[in-house]
Amino acid sequence: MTIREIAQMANVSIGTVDRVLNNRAGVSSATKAKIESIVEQTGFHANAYARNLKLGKKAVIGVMIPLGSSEYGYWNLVLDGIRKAEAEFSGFGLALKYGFYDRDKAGDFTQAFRTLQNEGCTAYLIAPLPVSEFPSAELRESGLPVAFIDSTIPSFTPVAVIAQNPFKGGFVAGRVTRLLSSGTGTFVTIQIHPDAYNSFERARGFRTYIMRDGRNNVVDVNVRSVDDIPHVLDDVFSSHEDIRGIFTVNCIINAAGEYLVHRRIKDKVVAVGYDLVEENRNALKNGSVDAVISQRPAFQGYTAVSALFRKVVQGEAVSPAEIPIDIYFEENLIEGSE
Amino acid sequence: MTIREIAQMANVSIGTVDRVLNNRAGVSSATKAKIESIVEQTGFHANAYARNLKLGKKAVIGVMIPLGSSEYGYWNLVLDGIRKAEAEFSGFGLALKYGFYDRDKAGDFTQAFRTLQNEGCTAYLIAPLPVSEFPSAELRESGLPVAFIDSTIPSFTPVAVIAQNPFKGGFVAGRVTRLLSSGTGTFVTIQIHPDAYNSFERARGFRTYIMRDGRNNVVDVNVRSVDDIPHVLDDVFSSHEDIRGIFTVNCIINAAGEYLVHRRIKDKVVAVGYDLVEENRNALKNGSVDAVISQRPAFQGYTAVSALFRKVVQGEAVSPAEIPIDIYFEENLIEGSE
DNA sequence: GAAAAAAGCGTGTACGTTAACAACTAAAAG
DNA sequence: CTTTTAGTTGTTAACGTACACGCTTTTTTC
Repeated sequence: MTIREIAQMANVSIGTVDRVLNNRAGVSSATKAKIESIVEQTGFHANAYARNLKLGKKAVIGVMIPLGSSEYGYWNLVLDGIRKAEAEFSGFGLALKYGFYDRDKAGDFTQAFRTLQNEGCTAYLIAPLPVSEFPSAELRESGLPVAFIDSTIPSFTPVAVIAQNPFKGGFVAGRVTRLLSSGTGTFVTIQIHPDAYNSFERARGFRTYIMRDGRNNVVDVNVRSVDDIPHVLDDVFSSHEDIRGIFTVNCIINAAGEYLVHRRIKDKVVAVGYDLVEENRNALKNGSVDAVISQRPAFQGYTAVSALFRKVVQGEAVSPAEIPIDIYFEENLIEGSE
Repeated sequence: MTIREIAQMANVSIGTVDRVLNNRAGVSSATKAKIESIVEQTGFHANAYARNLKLGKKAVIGVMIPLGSSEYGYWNLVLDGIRKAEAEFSGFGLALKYGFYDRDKAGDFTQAFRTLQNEGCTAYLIAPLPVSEFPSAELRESGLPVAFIDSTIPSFTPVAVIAQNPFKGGFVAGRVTRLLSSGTGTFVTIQIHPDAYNSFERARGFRTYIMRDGRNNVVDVNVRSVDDIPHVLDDVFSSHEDIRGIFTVNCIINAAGEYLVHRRIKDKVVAVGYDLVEENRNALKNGSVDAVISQRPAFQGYTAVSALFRKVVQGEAVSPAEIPIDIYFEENLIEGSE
């Protein structure tokens, strides 16, 4: 089926059919109804190749990703998904420009973003960043579509947010931790970006589950980097005798697991964390970590790019994607999964 | 970048560039090298819209899906994913033809498949069926690409298999069941298509996990339909006093959970099953089922169609997709997830 | 050394759609 | 009744690629 065939059936020219299909003015209501009924009957769908060839729309998506040292592993997984989408849709008019930054260095995001802005982007995909550095007003005025991955910015409405519900994730982590631990006692949360919305919400979800029957206790601690974990945990263990489990709101659980093994208390303390980076995969295999909550980082990256691409090039509406909460034990690890 | 621009840079015509790009003969090695280096440098990728418009390849995928009563819920989820892919790729030359059958009725598959064969399919997507009805030789001779979803046929090599590892799935189910249950004792597996490879392997995985420390026992039972569950379980409970958990290799766990609630022993017996159909979602919410292993049915359907489509229309190689094993408790249910 | 064959390269058309432009009709204005 | 205007509809040139066809130049053959 082509518009030429539709035109023949309706005894009109392809120009008229085109006007009807694209809702352009200048067609009598009788002709319009006739064409519409033929389209309906035949189930005609415009050839998307011809349409896009003619329209020739291009999308240049500026991707802002934190690749600071402590987050390298996780965001590389996201990047895998982004690159997969890039490979799939280049040739269909998609080009990606990248800006990398360290969200622990003040001004780093801003600088990388300025560079990216000279690349002629028609949309942006933005990962977590220091809230104060986000150029809300500027982006709003530009009118360019912006999608967030794994983050939100108060008072800014993006075209899409690709993220997992962090409270639910922490809640599930609490559930799994209690399943794996024996008896009641004290549970520890470890945060590394305590100001970040995700961190805070995950810890809150965990706390909510653990404390809901009133027989357990939760202690929250912060670390500045992975290296802090041993002495921070030394402190916690010396002031609490009944520690049953440790939950880290991001991927550093393997360091905590290693600590437990080293102190020879792994059999008494459950270790649950976030994000199936390589270190955590290994830690699950050797038993120093018991469970990891995952949020399908590559899937998030792929989904985000694919949603923005369709929005910009194909004008499709973007439906919000809530990312499922995956639970990994040693037994359901799959090579290549996250 | 277009082949016209490449041609200008190389001082040749677009015909010559085209010959190089498509590895056709009739180009001197000097010219070929020149063009290839320009393509390399500029990172040129042929416009996929123009290419596909010209080639005009169409794919008609015949989809064989069991919609027998007992499987209705699960395969409708798969169908959701298939329909999503259909919507996305119609317009890009994809058409789907459907054949529905009941795999418990002998000959039903064969009849539905014969009908489908008159629709001019250029590829087939085939779900589990009675092995004896599979026309191996005929499909092999036709040379048409065939993909399996959730199943395999011995001695037939398809272009793609979209499936979860059933042994690992059962193994994880065992892990979760033991986590949720207290003490040692007897665990029950319930199978409904015991001859099916998936059923058998899931039960084997479950058994392997449960029995690996030698302190537990596993009893395997078969049912012909959901309605059999009450009296089959009556039998099992009357002959075993120490039952700690029930595992169904497919979606009927909600019926077992209901039985346990009705007999007022739900607090003593854990119920774990497969596939997050609507009934199981509700059972998780009301506590009659404790955990469900999922295999992302819609994702499988989408992936299968998308892989076959790319194979047929775009000539891409299909990489095997192992489907992750998802674990759902009440706490990580998400509306719309599976 | 002329004829035949092969190699190398350019030209033009088609794929289905969009949108600018042209053309034609009927109603309104003078 | 002519002119203007608005309302419809038809025509056509792109978009970038693939491939059949034709032309020119070089190489082979007897």
